[in-house]
Amino acid sequence: MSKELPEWEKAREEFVVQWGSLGTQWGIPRTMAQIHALLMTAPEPMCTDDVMERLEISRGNAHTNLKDLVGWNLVRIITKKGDRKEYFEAEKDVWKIFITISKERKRREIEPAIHLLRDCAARTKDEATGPGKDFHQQMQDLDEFLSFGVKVADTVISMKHASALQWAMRLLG
Amino acid sequence: MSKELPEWEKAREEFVVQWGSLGTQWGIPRTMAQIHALLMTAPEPMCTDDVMERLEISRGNAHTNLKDLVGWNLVRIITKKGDRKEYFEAEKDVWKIFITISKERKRREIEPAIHLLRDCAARTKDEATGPGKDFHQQMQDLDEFLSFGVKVADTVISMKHASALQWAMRLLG
DNA sequence: TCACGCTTTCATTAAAAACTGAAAGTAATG
DNA sequence: CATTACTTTCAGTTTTTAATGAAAGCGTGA
Repeated sequence: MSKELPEWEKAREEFVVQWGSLGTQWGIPRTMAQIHALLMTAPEPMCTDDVMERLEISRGNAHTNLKDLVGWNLVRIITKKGDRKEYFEAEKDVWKIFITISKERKRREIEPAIHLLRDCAARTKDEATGPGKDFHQQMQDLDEFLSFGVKVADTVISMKHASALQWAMRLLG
Repeated sequence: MSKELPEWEKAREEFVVQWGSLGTQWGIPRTMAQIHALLMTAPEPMCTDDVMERLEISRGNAHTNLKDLVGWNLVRIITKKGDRKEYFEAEKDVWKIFITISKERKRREIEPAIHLLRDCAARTKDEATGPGKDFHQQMQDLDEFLSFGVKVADTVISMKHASALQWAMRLLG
């Protein structure tokens, strides 16, 4: 067996494993979620071999998922002088993580949907009656809702944490 | 080949197929997303055989996904008197769909995460210095953020569409 | 009670996604 | 320019997830 870990490292272990399972429920590859959890709780940037060893995964897997996380802007590459290795460091600020994920999801998931809805609405804009008109209306309703959501998201995304908080408190209060 | 469809039905076909692919990106089974798209644009409630035929899928598949959608409260079962079949009807009101999905995601995805974070924070509450303390702090930050998000979501969920709109307009204005 | 019409389950198969490991690529260094 | 220290790719494999279709279940009414 491996050597005894300090108490916080045991909790971290648990966090990494469980965050991985939560990830899959959420449509995120297990390994990617685990690496993210690992890096979010890393005192220092980690290199590919650190991650491989810690999670007991292959080089290819570690590499691909690290780069995907970089692609999501959730992780950045750090280089140390006199060292050819790349080190990886996760964004730890919760508000920044939120902003980043919101932006990416908007781009990857919402915008293509809006595209589709507009296309379907355009193709049926001359439908004047009955089911054809209802279909057109449904496409438009969905489009309007998502587009409005994007506007709200853009506003929130451009806010500093403090002002967003203040604004949200007003909503709750 | 099948008979000629009216123009709006062709657009609907496109919508169903594409919504299915979008669904997979989102972590939702293709068939489930397709059925949802089909029902959201159905002039009348549909029975299992209607869905099977339209999407060319097996009975088991149609059945399971219809029931899953019912489980998500996105679809309800309609019975007609003098007819033993179950018919399925999707919620079409965009705001209601949004509320429903928010509630379910909160329950299935956010709350388990909060649980995990609290557990990990509790296990390290005595860490006074260094990495252990940082870990504890990170767990708490994540917890606080998600918990706050839940509070905001609960507030929005309890709003009527009109008041939510009004409130959002104030944010944007 | 049995036959019918529909719903549900589930063992099997198919498809998709994730992971491995080894080989190829790249660039800094002596 | 050759070695070294890494990074990147990818064909093949494993694992996971989704779909099939046939059989079992269930309730109604003849």
